[in-house]
Amino acid sequence: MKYSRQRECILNNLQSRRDHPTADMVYESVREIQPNISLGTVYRNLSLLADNGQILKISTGIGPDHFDGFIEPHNHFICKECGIVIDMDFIPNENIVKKASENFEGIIESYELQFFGKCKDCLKNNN
Amino acid sequence: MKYSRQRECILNNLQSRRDHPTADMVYESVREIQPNISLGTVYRNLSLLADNGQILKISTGIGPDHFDGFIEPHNHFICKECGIVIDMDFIPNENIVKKASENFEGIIESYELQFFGKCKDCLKNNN
DNA sequence: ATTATTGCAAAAGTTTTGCATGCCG
DNA sequence: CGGCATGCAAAACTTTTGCAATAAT
Repeated sequence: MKYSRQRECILNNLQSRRDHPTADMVYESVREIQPNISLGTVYRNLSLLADNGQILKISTGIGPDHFDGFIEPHNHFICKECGIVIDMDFIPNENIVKKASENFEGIIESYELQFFGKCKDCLKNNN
Repeated sequence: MKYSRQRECILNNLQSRRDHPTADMVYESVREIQPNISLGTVYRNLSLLADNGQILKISTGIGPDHFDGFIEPHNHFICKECGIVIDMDFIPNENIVKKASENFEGIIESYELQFFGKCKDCLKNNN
């Protein structure tokens, strides 16, 4: 893979923040440094970086995909009301991939654990 | 919620199969019984049924959402190559929701555990 | 009679893609 | 120079929505 200024900038952006931006949010952010970058390029590079394992793609089922530059093992909470993605520090004790692989014909490379419910802010706003 | 012939037919369809069809696949299937049903109605009812907890909505990150009429606790494998969704009988021993809730401000209502990798068929085709 | 639900079609929203141009090695 | 990456814009795809008509209670 050939170096590109744009890709580096996108990766830097994701690694320097701890929220979980959508492609469009990354685009708006990176545009402050590379004003001519296009949304298509952002999508292309987010795909490449996710395929490489340098970032995570998070499909929440609520609106567009989110992305995460923090790739140490962790899980996510997704608010069903506002769609925000929040890091969870809880990690299962069991070796989940190993156990799940036991009766499975195919190769399990990774897993994702997502929690759903209502976030602190939405709970507050409902009262 | 008022009864509707269309909604009943959609739910019946999902409960009588053990694959994980997309909205469009449900539409094609239900159309054999209700030829005049529209895709919009299928989407509307899949949403309603998922909000009710009568079916599951599965967002895989590969193409459109899938739906599942089998709602007993279980998890899913998703093939990164072909996107197929496969039931996994493995279920974690721990009370995951309880443990994850311990240090979390907000309400966790459910969780979803997804495995990613390559399915049997795609492994075969790669050789 | 009242209100939820439908079919249809258009719109919205997200993501991908074709192509000429530019940049990296 | 050769080929991957880009910017732009159009297209593809999935999902939602407005509205008049229909069906359920």
